[in-house]
Amino acid sequence: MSRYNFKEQEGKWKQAWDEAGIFRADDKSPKPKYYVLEMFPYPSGRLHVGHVRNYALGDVVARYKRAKGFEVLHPMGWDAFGLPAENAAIRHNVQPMEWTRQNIEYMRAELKDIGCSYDWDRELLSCSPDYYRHEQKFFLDFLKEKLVYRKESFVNWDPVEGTVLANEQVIDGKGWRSGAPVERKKLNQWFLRITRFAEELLQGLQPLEEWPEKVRLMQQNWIGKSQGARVTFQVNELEEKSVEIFTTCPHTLFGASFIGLSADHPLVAGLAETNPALKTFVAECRAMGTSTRDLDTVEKKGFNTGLTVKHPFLKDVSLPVFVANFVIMEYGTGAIFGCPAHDQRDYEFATKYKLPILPVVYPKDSSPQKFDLDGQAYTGDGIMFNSDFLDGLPVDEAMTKAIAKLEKLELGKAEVTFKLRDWGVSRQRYWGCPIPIIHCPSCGIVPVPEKDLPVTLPENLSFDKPGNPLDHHPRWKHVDCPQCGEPAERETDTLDTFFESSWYFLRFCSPHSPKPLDKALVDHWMPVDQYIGGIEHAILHLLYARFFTLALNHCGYTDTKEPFTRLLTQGMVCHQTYKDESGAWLYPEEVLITEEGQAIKMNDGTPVKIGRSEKMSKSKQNVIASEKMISEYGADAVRLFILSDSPPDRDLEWTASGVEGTWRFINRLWRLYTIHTSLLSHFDRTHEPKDFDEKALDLRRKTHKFIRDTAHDIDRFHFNRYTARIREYVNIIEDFKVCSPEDSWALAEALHSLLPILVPVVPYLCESIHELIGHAGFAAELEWPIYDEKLIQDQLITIAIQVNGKTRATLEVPPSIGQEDLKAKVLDHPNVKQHIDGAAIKRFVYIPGRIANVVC
RNA sequence: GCGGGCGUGGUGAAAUUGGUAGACACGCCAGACUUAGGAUCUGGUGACGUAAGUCGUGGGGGUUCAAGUCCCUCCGCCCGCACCA
Repeated sequence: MSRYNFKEQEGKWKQAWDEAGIFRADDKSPKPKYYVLEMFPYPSGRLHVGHVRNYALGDVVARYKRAKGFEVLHPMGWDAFGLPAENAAIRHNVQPMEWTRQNIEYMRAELKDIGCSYDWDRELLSCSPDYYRHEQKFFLDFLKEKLVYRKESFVNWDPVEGTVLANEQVIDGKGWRSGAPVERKKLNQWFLRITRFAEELLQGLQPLEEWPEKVRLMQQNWIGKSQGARVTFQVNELEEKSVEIFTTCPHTLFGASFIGLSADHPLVAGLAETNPALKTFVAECRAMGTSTRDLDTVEKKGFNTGLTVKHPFLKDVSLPVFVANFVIMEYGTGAIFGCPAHDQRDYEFATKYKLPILPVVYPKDSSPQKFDLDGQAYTGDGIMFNSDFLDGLPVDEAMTKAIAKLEKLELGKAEVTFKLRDWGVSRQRYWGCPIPIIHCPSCGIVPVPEKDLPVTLPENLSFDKPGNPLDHHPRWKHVDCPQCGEPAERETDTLDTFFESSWYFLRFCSPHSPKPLDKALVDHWMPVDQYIGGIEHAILHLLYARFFTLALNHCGYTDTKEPFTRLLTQGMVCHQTYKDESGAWLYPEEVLITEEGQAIKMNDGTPVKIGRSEKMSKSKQNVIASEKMISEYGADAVRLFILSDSPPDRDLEWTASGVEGTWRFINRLWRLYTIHTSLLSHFDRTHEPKDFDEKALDLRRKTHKFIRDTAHDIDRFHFNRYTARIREYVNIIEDFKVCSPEDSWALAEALHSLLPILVPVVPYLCESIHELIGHAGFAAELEWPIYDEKLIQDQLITIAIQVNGKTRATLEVPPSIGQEDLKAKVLDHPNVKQHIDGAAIKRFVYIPGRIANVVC
């Protein structure tokens, strides 16, 4: 028997699909639409099996929905702006555009090899002016709507290179190339007012029932709505000055022992001018970098400014004002009041600086006399004490009453605050979308007139100087002011690359429109019915994309408010890591496993240390290039393995032996259809025989259940069960012996039904089989079979019989059996009798169709 | 630090969502056919036990007729944290 020649077959069908254009989405199709989208890739160079996983998952859905009668939109593009291209430019002296283009050429070919059913006519490239001109238009629209504004904010500054660093370029507080300690530097930057939609973004999560619960939770926590109060504290030493704080615990004001200001608080700047020690402390706070992780893990420190403030409720009490390194300017008002007894950070701070710790809430099951903090803050619910007019009240009532009092005194009011911060979009880099703004010495900030869009990036720059090449370019930034005509300068910052990925799913609906979005088409295809991508995007990308959709809705571009109806977040692909004797990472192909299970280096035989399996990453060299796998086993085998081994939302462990197993299965399938070629080419589904024997009927029941259950599995993303079911069913077909014409018909029905169900996983093989059995057209266009309800009904079902919760027997019974009949049968069963051992029966539980339990 | 998640045989996992734990594979063991294949076919394979049986879903506790699934607690691992995408 000849083996399946995947190389020849896959090449052939790939080309045939392309030429026939069968995966093009028709805007005018009468069929119901279905939009399935995988997160578009960054063109990093080569496709690895992690990519393949993402795209194979999407392709199963796309092909399945096509078979189910939907007009499927399944597009692909390139998220092409970003730091790696700029790094490549610096390191290898290539232009970012050129580097990106080459990578895309290569990866597009690899994507086509996988056999994904994309509509390539809609391919888009985010670094092309044809794409980014539209987001420049959006930027100007947002500016008009006051969704864009400018403010000062901090960046990571490398003082040696004179460059702004991304967080990932800061390692242990030092610049990745220079090794110099990173400073926080204030720059004027552009922000998107995402906070205007904070409430809508939060409420919008509610109906997204087809998103993973954990993603909704993460987004909800990120938006971080909290109810509390804004409180004003009068400063004793400075006339007219006060400090405004935000708190979620206004009821604990009687336990206040200090005020904490952010180092970036406006009040602090003034004080630092005349206080060198404070100035040093502020500088120390700013040396921490901009990441919240650093802020949270740093040792809590403060600086006593010497100022004090009046307690709003207690005339004789004053509180000291500290600058505290754990208070950030971006949240609330940049100032807090410290209540050490009921906040752990404040507790640590108060202990360190010997400040009073007065508890004001005791747990319900304790009492003011008995309650003891016991070395840590108490953050639970409870009853107020030590709190004057709040004494004896539960926390929630105390909160309302405290706020009412503050309002009466005109020292505060109820307030809702979000943790969500506005989105800083300025990047001091070359390889991003230019911000369409001109800075004029006399007119100030002037938007680029729409007729002058796009503002394109200059090409052929030099990357030998650190910093933003747009800044050093001899001509690019020098333009005349569109308002007064005098010499002016372009904005040299570019947009955050999250900008491109925030609306590409909308552009796919009308990729060739001269307008940014063709509203009719966008409203036709949107929302995305199924979105698929990595869990690492759970917060930022998805939140920005949701925000952008709301913002564009606000500007009249679309009626859509929530872009993604259903979301699947896939786990990572992992692989073992290898190190040689010197501790250097090795690629898997450099390692040989001997028969004794020893790992040695391929070229010199020295021992290799096998590390644990980790997420595939270039730095650890444990990446498996998809190209190698596909050329060795074929795309179908790789797809089948990737889908079989783990459920999509879990991490996947890549093993070579697994792919070999799926390759063997591909051959088994091919052989199965080769044997029955003539049976299938003469099969007529409409000429159903009248009578089947029990064996054939059994096969038919299994066939129809198979049709139903595989669809159910795909609907629920249980792709590993879907493939397991295929193998189980193929085992059944292979064991089936044909003894009559009716048997033949049942077998043909089985094989015939199986083929369209195989298409989503192994699309190439299916085309080959489809051709083999002499059918016209493409297997990719076959419809999902329809199952017969009558054949799904079981004649007998198996009931597990337990005695005291332990399974002791099973019984075959008709589904309709009543409890009393079943009970009689159960009690008559020898195993059951033995385990009851004459004891009195206390209870008999029967869950129809599932289980019976005798309790004695 | 904060937020989210995961933990089941030698391995990847399944379990109708509270109802027969280990489907389907990988690997391994035994055999058949071959003896050119990265094969193919048959049987076995959670642990302990000759067996009846007992134990078993990271550890401990709880709810229930019934717990991998729900609750509490501890341990381990992973992801995100706003300039990586």
